Amino acid sequence: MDERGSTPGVTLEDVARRAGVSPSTVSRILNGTARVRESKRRAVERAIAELQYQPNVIARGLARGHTMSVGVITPHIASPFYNETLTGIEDSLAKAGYSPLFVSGHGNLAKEVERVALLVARRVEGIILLNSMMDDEALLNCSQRLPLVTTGRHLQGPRVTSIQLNNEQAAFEATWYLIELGHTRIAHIAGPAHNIDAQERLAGYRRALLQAGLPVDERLIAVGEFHEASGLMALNQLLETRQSFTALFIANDQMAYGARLALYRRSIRVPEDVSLIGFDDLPSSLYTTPPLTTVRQPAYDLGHAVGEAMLRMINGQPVSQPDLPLSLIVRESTLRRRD
Amino acid sequence: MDERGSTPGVTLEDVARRAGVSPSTVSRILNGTARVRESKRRAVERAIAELQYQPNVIARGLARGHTMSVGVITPHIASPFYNETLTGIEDSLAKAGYSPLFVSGHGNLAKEVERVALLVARRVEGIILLNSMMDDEALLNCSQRLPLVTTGRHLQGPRVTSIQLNNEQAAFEATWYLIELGHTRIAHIAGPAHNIDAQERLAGYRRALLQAGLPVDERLIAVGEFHEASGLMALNQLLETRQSFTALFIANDQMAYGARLALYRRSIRVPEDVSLIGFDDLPSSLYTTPPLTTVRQPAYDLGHAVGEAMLRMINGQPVSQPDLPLSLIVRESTLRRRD
DNA sequence: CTGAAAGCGCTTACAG
DNA sequence: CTGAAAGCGCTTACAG
Repeated sequence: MDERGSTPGVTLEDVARRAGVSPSTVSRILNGTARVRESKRRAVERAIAELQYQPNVIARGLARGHTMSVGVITPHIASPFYNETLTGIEDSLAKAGYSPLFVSGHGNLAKEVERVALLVARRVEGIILLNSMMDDEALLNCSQRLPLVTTGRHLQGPRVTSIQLNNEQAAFEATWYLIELGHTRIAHIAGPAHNIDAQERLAGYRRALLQAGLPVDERLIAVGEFHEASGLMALNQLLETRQSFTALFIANDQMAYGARLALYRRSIRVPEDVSLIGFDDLPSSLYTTPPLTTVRQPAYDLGHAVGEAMLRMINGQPVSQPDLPLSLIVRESTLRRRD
Repeated sequence: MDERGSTPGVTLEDVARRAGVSPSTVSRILNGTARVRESKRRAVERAIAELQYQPNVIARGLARGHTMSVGVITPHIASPFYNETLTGIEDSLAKAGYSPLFVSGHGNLAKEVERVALLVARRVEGIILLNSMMDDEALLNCSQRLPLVTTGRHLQGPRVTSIQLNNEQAAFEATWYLIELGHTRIAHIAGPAHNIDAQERLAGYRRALLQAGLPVDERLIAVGEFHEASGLMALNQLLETRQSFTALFIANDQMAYGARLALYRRSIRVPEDVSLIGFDDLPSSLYTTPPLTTVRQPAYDLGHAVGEAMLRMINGQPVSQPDLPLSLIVRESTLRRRD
């Protein structure tokens, strides 16, 4: 194996000279865009090997008019959830020779707008926005010059498509599972009100209660910000209302961690005293004490679908919604109600 | 605010024509590379605004001979630890107008070598390798054509520098803290033997015991793979040796999570029965039950230093080792020994 | 099948 | 101060 990689500095012209052909011919061989006499092909291939030539993707992009790159804006490059998705995007794009340009929006509108500009300056061929902070109108505007794929919202247009999972149904099933376990007082820690995923999960929670003929008690619903600290605070808040509950459906795992710690602080046992269900199935949820029952998001597959959608848009092909099932992973934070 | 960003398709020539000057002049104004008559400057600036012109970074890169991008290879783009570091890299690079190209090495040599080639094809001006799988020789080879900055190893050369934290000292301090708490039987779960960080942490653990006059019992040292599952297995293994211990220093937080679960399964209480110290201070370590005492790595600052080092190398300036202190964060998984 | 030439969108000596 | 020209490393009609 040769880890030395290729030699920058060697150009297509060097190859042409060495092989005794014109640059055009080398280019054609490289791209398989026309048949070339076998002897020349061999000479060129040898020259390429000897010189360790590797085409300059940048120059090729300029000449061809496309950069073979797509921008990906993440809310927080540091978030544990999105990374799986990023890997999925990277893999699907790679198959078509495209590279993702990952930049972080830092969960901040101004920053995000600035990043879009940066990506445009780099002439990406499309932009993927994971749970963008921009409103629909701004996104629609963006899509006029660049194909867009987004997650976490419902937006369809000629040059924009949203890949969305069925959060509502998954939340319904999670809540329903608690109901089946005999729980009737089920609290919910929701995500931020403006967040679509949060809204859908809340809706699924409500539908399950309704369908089971249970009352929806608004005092049992607290709102967090999708991070641990807010889960902890939301739980404390719930406890302060003095409304009893024996189970909790929490809109994401990070908040569930916070809630779990709040319970630990008050010596409320999980799952004996209260059952817990999260959402996301982060890698560490398998190792919380007790391991967390949660809804698994197909994060990698989502990324893959997003990448595929982008590729199709770039090529002007129609894109359809993929079917990406969410599934309840039952572990040890839930228990049949007993009293 | 205008979220529409700029208009691709508008070229510098369009601006020149509209402003009634030559492209050269527009370029000079854009780059501040020469003084231009005030009236022309104003005309050009107006044209730029009206056309919403944004320079094509790619074309500029081709012309200037540099791409303003540096490649960053991460072991696992999905790892919770590296993301902070990536943000630091991104920020420091951004200040100089550089963009990082993040790619995942997938913790796999062949993949990593492939990624290096991809980055070279994109003509990055340097490559940052976070805990690379390549051996020193391969890295040295790489550095012959591209400046390299690495972490997690000791490597210095004309075009390669390693930014390394003092893991040994931090591990020493963590272990020493346990000793101060009165623990004498302290077990260790080490990282993979080939990993330099792991070696250093093990060395620090050993030095603390030695310095305290405590015996180093090899049966109290288990080896994991830096992920949760291996921490769980390592702890089980430790238990099977039937060597008693009242405290554990674990080479990273993820393994500490696994170990903590193993203890939970056997109803061994933390910290009453055994104290636990991890390494990394992942965001979720503040929310484990109990919150984990651990060594904080300045992950963001490390990334920042790495980015700075790369910039200096690109500019041919000398780079010096930054002073990045690790610190023990005492939380609730450690307790004075009592028996 | 294959070469010479023009062009992608910039920058930068080179001459005024 | 400023324009015309050449060049960065490729690709791709255009003519053989």
